[in-house]
Formats: sequence, C-alpha cells, structure tokens
Amino acid sequence: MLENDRSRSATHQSYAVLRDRILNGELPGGTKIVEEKIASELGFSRTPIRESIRKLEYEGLIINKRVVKPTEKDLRNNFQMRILLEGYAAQCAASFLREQDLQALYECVEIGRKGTNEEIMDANERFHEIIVRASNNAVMIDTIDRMQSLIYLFRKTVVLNQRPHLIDEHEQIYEAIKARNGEKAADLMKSHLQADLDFCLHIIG
Amino acid sequence: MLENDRSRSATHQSYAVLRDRILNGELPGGTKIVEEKIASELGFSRTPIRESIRKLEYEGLIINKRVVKPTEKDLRNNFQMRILLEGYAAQCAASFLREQDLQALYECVEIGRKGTNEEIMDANERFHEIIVRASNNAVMIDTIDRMQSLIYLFRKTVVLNQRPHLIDEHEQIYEAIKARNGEKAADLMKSHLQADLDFCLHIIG
DNA sequence: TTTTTAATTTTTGTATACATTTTTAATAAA
DNA sequence: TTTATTAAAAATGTATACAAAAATTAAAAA
Repeated sequence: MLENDRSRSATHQSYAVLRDRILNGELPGGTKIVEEKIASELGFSRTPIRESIRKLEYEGLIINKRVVKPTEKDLRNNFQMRILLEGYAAQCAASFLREQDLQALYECVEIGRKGTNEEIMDANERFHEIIVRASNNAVMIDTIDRMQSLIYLFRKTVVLNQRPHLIDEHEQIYEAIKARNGEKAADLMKSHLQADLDFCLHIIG
Repeated sequence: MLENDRSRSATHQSYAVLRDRILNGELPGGTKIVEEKIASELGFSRTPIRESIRKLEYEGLIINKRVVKPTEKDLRNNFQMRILLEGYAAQCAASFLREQDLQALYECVEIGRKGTNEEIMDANERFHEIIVRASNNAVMIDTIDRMQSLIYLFRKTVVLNQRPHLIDEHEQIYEAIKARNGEKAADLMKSHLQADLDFCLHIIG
C-alpha cells in the first residue's frame, strides 16, 4: 500500500467514500445529496465535499443533487457506446496485443472458470480492461472508464451474479485475438456485450 | 437573450471567459494557470475560479495546471472516437431522422455553399450536431460534445479554414440519409471524418 | 562549475462566514 | 379544497483567511 487515507487529500477521501456508498447501495438512487450534511458526516468542511460531488456529477453518479437512478435507457445507451468502442478495441487487440497481454487475457478466462466469485468478478473486469487498453487511445480508455460506474450501479440493483456462457464468450474472443482475426474478435465482442445487455434487461423485465 | 452575464453565476462566467481565451489562443498551450492570478484578473474570488478550472480539466483543456497542448496523437484519438460514434449516429439518422431535421440538414449544406465564413462554420457544426442527436443517446451526445473543444483547439492552431470537398461530402451524407441508406451514410460519414483528420495532419506536416 | 541542502516564496487545499438563491411551510385569497 | 402569496428555512454560491504543499531561490558543499 503506497499511501494510506490520511495522506490523501480531503477531497480524494470524501470522493472515494461517497462513490463507494453510491455503488454499494448505501446511498440509493434518488437520495438527496446535501453538502453540509455530508460534510459534517465525514468530518470535513463543505469545500472538499463540493469538489467531490462535482466529480461524481461528472461521472454521472449524481445528477441535480440526487444520486442517479439509472433507467433502462441509460443502460442501453452505455452499452451501445461500449459495443462501438470495445468492438473497435477488440479489433486493435487482434492486431497489436503482445504475447504477454495475450497470456494475461487467458489467465482471466481460467480464473473465470476456477476462481471464487470475487476473483471471477475481478478477472472479468480485467479481461475487458486489457482489450480496451489495446486501443492505445487514451480518450477511449477514459470514456469507457467513466461509464463503468454507472453500469456497475445498474448491475448492483439487478443483483447480477453470473450470466451463462459469459466465460465461454470470453474464451472465444480470446481465441479470435490469438488467431489475429480482428473482424471476428470485434464481432464476438459486440455480441458478447449485447448478450450482457440483454441479460440485464431481461432480469429487470 | 434570455440572461445577461450578470445574471449568471461567477463560476459560469469565469468558465466561459477562460474557455474562450483558451480556444481563441489568447491563453496558448502550455500557459500556467494560477487560480489567484485569474481570480484577480476577472474580479472574482478563487472559489468560483477553482470550479471553472476543474470543469476545463474535465473537458481536457487544462492538464496539470497548464493549458493543454494537443499532440498529433490526441487529434488522432479524438477523431477515431468520432469516426466510431458519428458513423453509428449517421446510421441512426438514416433510420430515424424526421422530415423536419432532414430539411435542417439540407439547409446546412446550402449555407455551406452560399454563406459567409462565419455562417459556414456554424452550419458545419450544426450539420454534425443534428446527426449526432439522431443517435438518441445522451451519453454519446455528451461524449462528442466534450471532445469538440479539443478538436477545435487543434484546428485553431492549424488555422484551418475550409477544406476542399467538405460541403460535397456533407451533401453526399445528406443524400444517403434522405435515401434511408444507413450503411452508406455511416461509411460516408466515416470517410468524411477521416478526410478531415488527414487534412489536419497534412497541414501540421 | 555542478550538485545538495535549506530557506523563502508561491500556490494550492481547506475551513469558515456571509450573501444569494432555492425550497419549504404557512397563510390568505379564490 | 385549491391556488397564490408571502414568510421562514435550508441549501448553495462566493469571499476570505489560514494551513499545507509545491516550487523557487539562495547558500553551502562537492
């Protein structure tokens, strides 16, 4: 651990706490966020709280001083973006991914089959992250990163654990990238994300 | 005019002024941004200035307390995103754009041929905006919007006025959308943006 | 001269107080 | 009862002061 919380700024600390509370449902969608209230609760002044709220607004987790309540349409919008961007990233991965990253990708698949629930969750995230990085496009990486929290939030409310075939699909994508077949990798990634979206939508029915 | 400047918040005013100064080159890339200095210059306290600086950081116009100096790679990254997103938006436009918007689109082409330089610039922006809106995806609209300022900044430094064929390409895109040919519209939009990027890159050599 | 170290200055981070705006509640009119 | 109007309160926006951190400069050592 490089830095403990005391060493970080009040802004950073309060941001991390607030974000956490929103993502784990402690501050459910629709909750009014009042600067003074949060400030006294966390033991900081309003100034750093204000700043972390702005950050969360930027991330889409707070809108109009309330915790966001993502709609089905928000979910669709975010996934549509991911389909476009990660489809492209998968194509890049097929062309440019190094042996080392390819191996890391395979490890994610393996953990997906054998790991504990927590490990699986992490490995799935990492799988996508490796591919997104292969785009070598900082704007893209950043954009997808920002979208994650909203998607995560939605997932939480859906209590999504494990979708059937998810790991199989990851493995197919991995195989296409390994075979340097960019078009196939992109197509597989797109349908993988589409299936993910459909599963989410199905559950909230 | 719905509100004059005095009616807007200090944060909004200072944000608008700073953004303007960055985009028009008054604050060139690399300029150190010091809160206190800007504050006394604009006649506000540091508090609203801080906030507007954060906003500009989110927008990518300020990095590390300095005005951004976009690199060739930044330009490529932004355009690659636009190619993906606006290509998709053009496809949506072909399927869903209403007669009214279609007409507005055509007006942009007409102004592109007959208008003054300023009118042409505006019309070109509007052309893309109408199509992006057709995606009906708030996340996408927002993302593209944020990317505009950096692209604009780059353009400014390149002193880009009018690229050959730009309006012809717009017209072709318009025709494809009017003919409800989504695939063609998407392809044309992609090559249009690619040509735009190439032109920028060519000028900066 | 170059490199370190310490001192100084500048700049940012945070707390607090007050002003302005927005929201809520209460009262009066329809 | 519903709708307007106004008074109260709550919350946000802004200014200012001070503390902490970062950057700069000056002095000392290599």
